[in-house]
Amino acid sequence: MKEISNAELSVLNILWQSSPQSAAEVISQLCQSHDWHEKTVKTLLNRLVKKQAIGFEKQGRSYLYSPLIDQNEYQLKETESFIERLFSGRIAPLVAGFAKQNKLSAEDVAELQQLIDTWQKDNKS
Amino acid sequence: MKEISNAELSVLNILWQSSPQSAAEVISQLCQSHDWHEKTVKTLLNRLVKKQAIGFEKQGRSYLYSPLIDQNEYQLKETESFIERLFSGRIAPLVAGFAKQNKLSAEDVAELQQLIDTWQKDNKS
DNA sequence: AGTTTATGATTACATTTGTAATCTTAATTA
DNA sequence: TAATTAAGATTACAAATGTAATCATAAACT
Repeated sequence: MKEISNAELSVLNILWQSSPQSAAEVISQLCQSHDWHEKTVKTLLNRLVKKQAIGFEKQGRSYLYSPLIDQNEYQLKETESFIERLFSGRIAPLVAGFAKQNKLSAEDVAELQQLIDTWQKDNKS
Repeated sequence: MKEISNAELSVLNILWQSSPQSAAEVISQLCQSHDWHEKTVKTLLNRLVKKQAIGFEKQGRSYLYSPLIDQNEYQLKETESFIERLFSGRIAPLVAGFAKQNKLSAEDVAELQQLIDTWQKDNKS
């Protein structure tokens, strides 16, 4: 799978939220968040199709697009490579930096605690 | 500050580990980890200088390079943007995915627990 | 039926990036 | 001193990326 660029990822995110969607639907959402021209979004849709990251079924004259790659898989792969590049593969320093800047919400903390508890249950010897 | 590319980041990482370093030193490290030509590394050093991400002082005939940007700042900025792009700004799902794949070490978990404890102490009302 | 319009396909074009090779020049060596 | 070498500077060049504009065509409207 070819790399997915940042701009392309925005499109993919829209389709992960809900699919299938027509180009028009994707466009209407993206032209608000980002300040993109309709043609730009179409280019991105095309490139994603070429990269086999999304697919489509014809719906009359237009297409309905859907993701072909799994969001969780993609997230995991990218996260690993990100953490490798910036933090030598260790995740705690990432969270630490985040925490230091008060970017952690109570909800985040609760979820993290939950994860840790589960991990400990599974890993107790 | 212009964006720093992946290849450039590898060079920066070397200099964050230890600085200042001569081009030769940087090259010798990078030509092992990555399979890069000497010239490639020089190009990257040059681009980083142009982007004002690193600086140098002349040391006789050659240069000694040092980072000009702070690693923690850079990590935080990139992490925020990464989490925004892939996880809509929430960090817990990132860690969750990581945990699910057994990418968490006992040390990671201990550090995360420590972070949480600190957070809770600071945030108890 | 002829014209406008909306859609996808193709083309465009500057910038960035990966990956070097060549040029210049000062230092070192024969 | 002439030739070689090693450093940095400049140039190269294809692929990816951001950001559209133009083209082709089928559908809808007049």
